Amino acid sequence: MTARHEQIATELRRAIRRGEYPVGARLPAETELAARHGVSRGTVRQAVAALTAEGLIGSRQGARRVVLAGHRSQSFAELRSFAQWAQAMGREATGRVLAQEYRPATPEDAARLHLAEHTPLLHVLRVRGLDGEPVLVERTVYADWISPAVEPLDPDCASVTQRLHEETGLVFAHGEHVIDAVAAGARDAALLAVRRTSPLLRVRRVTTTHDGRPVEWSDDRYRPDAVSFTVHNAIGHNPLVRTTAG
Amino acid sequence: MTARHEQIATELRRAIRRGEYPVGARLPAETELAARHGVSRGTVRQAVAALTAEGLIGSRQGARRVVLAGHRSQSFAELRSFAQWAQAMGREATGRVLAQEYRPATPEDAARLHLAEHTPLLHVLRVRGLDGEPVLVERTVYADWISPAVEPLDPDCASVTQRLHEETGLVFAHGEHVIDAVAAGARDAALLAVRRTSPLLRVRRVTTTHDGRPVEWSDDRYRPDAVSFTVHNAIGHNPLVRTTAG
DNA sequence: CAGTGGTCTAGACCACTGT
DNA sequence: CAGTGGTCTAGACCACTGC
Repeated sequence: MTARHEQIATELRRAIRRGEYPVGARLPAETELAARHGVSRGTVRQAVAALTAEGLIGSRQGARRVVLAGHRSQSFAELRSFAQWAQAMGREATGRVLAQEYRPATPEDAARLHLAEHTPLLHVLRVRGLDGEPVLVERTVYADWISPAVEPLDPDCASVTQRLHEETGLVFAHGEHVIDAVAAGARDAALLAVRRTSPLLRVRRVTTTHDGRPVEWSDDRYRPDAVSFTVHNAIGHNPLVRTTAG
Repeated sequence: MTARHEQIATELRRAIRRGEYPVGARLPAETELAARHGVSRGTVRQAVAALTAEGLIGSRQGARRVVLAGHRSQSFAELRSFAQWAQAMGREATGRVLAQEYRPATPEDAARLHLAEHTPLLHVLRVRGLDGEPVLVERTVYADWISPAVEPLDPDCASVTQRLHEETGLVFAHGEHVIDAVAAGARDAALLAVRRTSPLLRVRRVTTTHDGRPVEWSDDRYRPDAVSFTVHNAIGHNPLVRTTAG
C-alpha cells in the first residue's frame, strides 16, 4: 500500500532519530542503500529527496549525504488545518465563533477571492485554543459559493475544514501564507488575554481548491509565546520567500 | 551548462508568466512535454517537480497539472544573505556594526553552536537597511573558530557572508529559521525608528556549513512594515484527500 | 584516483481522474 | 473507459569530492 520510497524514507528518519546517524554523520551511498533495500537507485533517490526537503539531511554532488538535524521541526511542510496541526502535536484544538455576518466584498476581498466587488461575503470571527488556552484570533472571509455550507456549522466546531469536507467534499488543497507582526488591538487583546499593543504573529493566508480556486482568505493572529513557525533553508532550494512591503 | 530539466522548468515558468497558461489552466501532459522537448518523461518530471515545490502548479495523480499562480515573489533561493537578497530585488543593502565584544558562551549559545560552555564568543550588533532606511536589527553570535575572520571586518561591510567566503572559503550552506513576534525594546526602537513596544518580526536562525557544523546564530528583528515572509503550501498524502464526501 | 551524487533514458505497471 | 500522473527498473555518462 505505502510506496517503497516512502517506506525507505520512514526507515531513514527513524534511524536518524534513533541516533544511528548522528548530526554530522554521513549516510550510506545511494548504491549501498539500494542494495540494502533491494530497490533501484531511483527509488532511493526519491526517499532521500524527501529528507532533504525536510532539512534533515544535506546533499552535494560528489560527497556523501550528511545528517543536519536529528529531528523534524513542526513546519509548513504540509498544509494542515489548525485542528489537524494541533492533533499532530498531541494537543487539543478548540474553536468558538464570536461573530458571523455578511458584508459586500471590498476591492481587496474581490481580488483575493477572484470574485466581483460588492458580492455579499460571509465574515467569521473565531477564537481558537490549544488545550483550552486561547492562542489565535481568526478573521475569515469565505467565497460566496461555499458560505451556505459554512453558515449553519456549530459555533464550537473544532475543525471547519473537516466538517466542510464531510458536508460538501471540498478539499483545501493549497495555501499561500504571508507572515508578519502586528500590535494587538483592543479586541485581540481581550480575546487572547494579552495586553493591548502587545506583539502578535500575523498570518494572512488564501486557501484554494486543487485547481487554484480561492475558497477563503483569513487574517490569523497568534500569541507569539504559544506559536512560532520554523523553516529550513538550503543553498539550492527552499519553500520560503522573503518579501518587501509593497 | 544548464541541466535539461532546469531549461524546461525555466521555459514553463516563462510560459506561465506570459499568460500562456493562466491561473486555473491545465498544463500539457508529461508525455506531451517530453515529446515537445525531445527528452524522456523522467526529465520532464524533474522540471515540473521544481514548479510544484515553488507553488506555481498543483499536481494530483490522474489529473493534469493545474496552474495555481502566475508569478513568484523574489525567492531567496540560494540561501541568500541579506545583502544578496536585497541586490536580487534591485535594492541597496547597507550594514553598520554598532557593538562588538566577546562574552563567555551561555548554555543556550553552547547548545546552538555545538560548543563548550564558557567558550569566549564574538557577539556583534548590526543595523541593516534597504536603500538607506533601517529595517533590521541583527544580534549575531559567531562560533569561536570563525570569529578571528569576522572581527577585523569593516564595520560598514555590506555583506559579511561574501567577505567571509572570499577570506576563508567558508560556505553558509544551511539555515534553520524560527519565526515569531516580539515587542521592540528601547534600543530596537531607537535603531529602527519605531515606537517602543511596537511589534517586530523576529527570526532566530542558526546557519551551518555543508556538513551541519554551526557557524553562527542570530536574533534578527525586522520592521514588519518593511519585510514579511511568504510560505507556499500544498496538501500532502492526507486522509482528507482520499475520503469521499458523505 | 576511485567513489559519489546529478542527470538522463526507455521502457513498464498501477492508481486515480474525468468523461 | 481512455488519459494521466505516481512508482519503479536497469542501465548509462558526467561533474564533483575527497583522499
